[in-house]
Amino acid sequence: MLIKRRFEELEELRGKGFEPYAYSFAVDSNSEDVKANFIENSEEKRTVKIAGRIMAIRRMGKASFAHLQDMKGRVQVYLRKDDIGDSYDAFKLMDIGDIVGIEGYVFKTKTGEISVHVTDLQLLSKSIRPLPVAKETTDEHGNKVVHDQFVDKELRYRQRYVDLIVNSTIKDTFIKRSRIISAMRNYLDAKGYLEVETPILQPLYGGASARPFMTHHNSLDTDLYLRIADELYLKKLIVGGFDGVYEISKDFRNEGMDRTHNPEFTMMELYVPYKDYVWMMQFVEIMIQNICTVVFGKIDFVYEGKNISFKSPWKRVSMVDVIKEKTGLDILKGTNEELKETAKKYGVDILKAEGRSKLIDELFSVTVQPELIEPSFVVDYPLDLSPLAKKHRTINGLVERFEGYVAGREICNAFSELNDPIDQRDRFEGQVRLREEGDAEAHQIDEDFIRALEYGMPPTAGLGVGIDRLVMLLTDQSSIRDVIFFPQMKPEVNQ
RNA sequence: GGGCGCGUAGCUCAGGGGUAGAGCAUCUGCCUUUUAAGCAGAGGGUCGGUGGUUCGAGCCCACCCGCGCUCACCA
Repeated sequence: MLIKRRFEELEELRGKGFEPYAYSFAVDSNSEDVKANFIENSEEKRTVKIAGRIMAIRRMGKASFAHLQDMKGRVQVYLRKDDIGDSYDAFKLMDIGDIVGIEGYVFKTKTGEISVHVTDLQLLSKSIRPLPVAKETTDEHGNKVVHDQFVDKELRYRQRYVDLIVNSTIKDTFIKRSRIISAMRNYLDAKGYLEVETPILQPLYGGASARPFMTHHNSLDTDLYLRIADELYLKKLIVGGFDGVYEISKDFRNEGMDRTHNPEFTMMELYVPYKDYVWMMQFVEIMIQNICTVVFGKIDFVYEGKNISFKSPWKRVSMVDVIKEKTGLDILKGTNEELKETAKKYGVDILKAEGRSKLIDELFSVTVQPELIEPSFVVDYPLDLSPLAKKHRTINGLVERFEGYVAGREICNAFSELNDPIDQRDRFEGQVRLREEGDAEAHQIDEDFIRALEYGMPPTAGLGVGIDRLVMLLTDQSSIRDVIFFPQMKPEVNQ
């Protein structure tokens, strides 16, 4: 088939003395630079060496045009038999997808496209699989129209390398992702917080409510878990005396997958001693604004057609108030019966949401959360949903916790960290009871963490930011799979 | 895990019981400023898989595999 044909071409090229897999090529320019630095009607011809993948070929006998694609985009090149001789015959054996290096001078064609007139052509890598190339045209309004674009989601995710070659716009999202993380890291570093690494393989998992992945260490003959959060280890480092630590890394949760959940996902967790959640709210607001400005040069965005501005101040509402406002129910004073009634009224499945706090959480998700479009902090959560957060300093039954919401989605979660070892043990024991009642996501008791708290942990503010979701928000992507290079898929059975 | 939808050439898609189709890509010939280059010709398919119904199955039925959307769960 097609691949076989390409093998033949490859051997033919080798026969002609063209090594199809070169060792290097001294690039001194790129597609963007060639076009940006072209001087109209210049006496002097500018010579450049560029390398890239052939994405289109238009052959006209003894001369051809082709488009080369590099990291910066595409540029047209012009090849003539008169100029390159034998290389032109070799070029006839080259295909869309081949990677070549060229030397030539920059000129403008009759139709006005800045191009490179090739004086030397080298094959750098022969492609033996046909690329699903789309063609682009411009309609009467000057809009770019792509014909037969490579759109099969399964193929795009499984063969992301192909997706990246042929769908040039997606590359941009991933570049943005990388820059968002860099900007965050730079910001945290500038504040003097130390980036650290803690174990991914853990004998106990903790720091969140989730089911873990399990693995086994052979020489220790021990079951280990892939972490579901970094939290407990990072707080142990705060006990150790660091002035603020953070970690940007993968967490793993063995749960359902959908457009906002991938089994492995990237989280940033930050812990700052001597601060509380009020301080952290301010911090998050400014950090996000900073990232937006550095990466995008703006703080106003559109997500799924909705306008979102990260301008200060973000709305701050307490969970109690916002639920009361929406449903008329005071979750602190209302009886269990009233709560159940209200929940039912708003369509909460009260059989699934067992326990008062879970019911409140569910009621919140259904009634309030979808309406939190502009950046908002929801403050003060029911105590038993948050076994690692400090009790509220004035309101009984709540903890000092906030979540940031944008476009109806949670983007961060933070609390004044619980540093009372006796209270922490009580809370863990509450989780054990939940586990005994069948809650597979309840926390395990981490004795070493309690021991660390017993040595004394300063009052600390902690924060977790879901990086993938932040990237989705800022790049207007509706599926987490479109901000992760290689989203989790079932294994291919055979090729 | 449930519901809905999809799977046909390398890619994008038609075809819904009676000889497997189109455009792009590929191959051959012509063509030294083209740009979805053009002109003339050609090749290319286990129609996701396995069974079944039928004289006959991409097409109808069952099961399986994969993907998407969605619900449940979660960040």
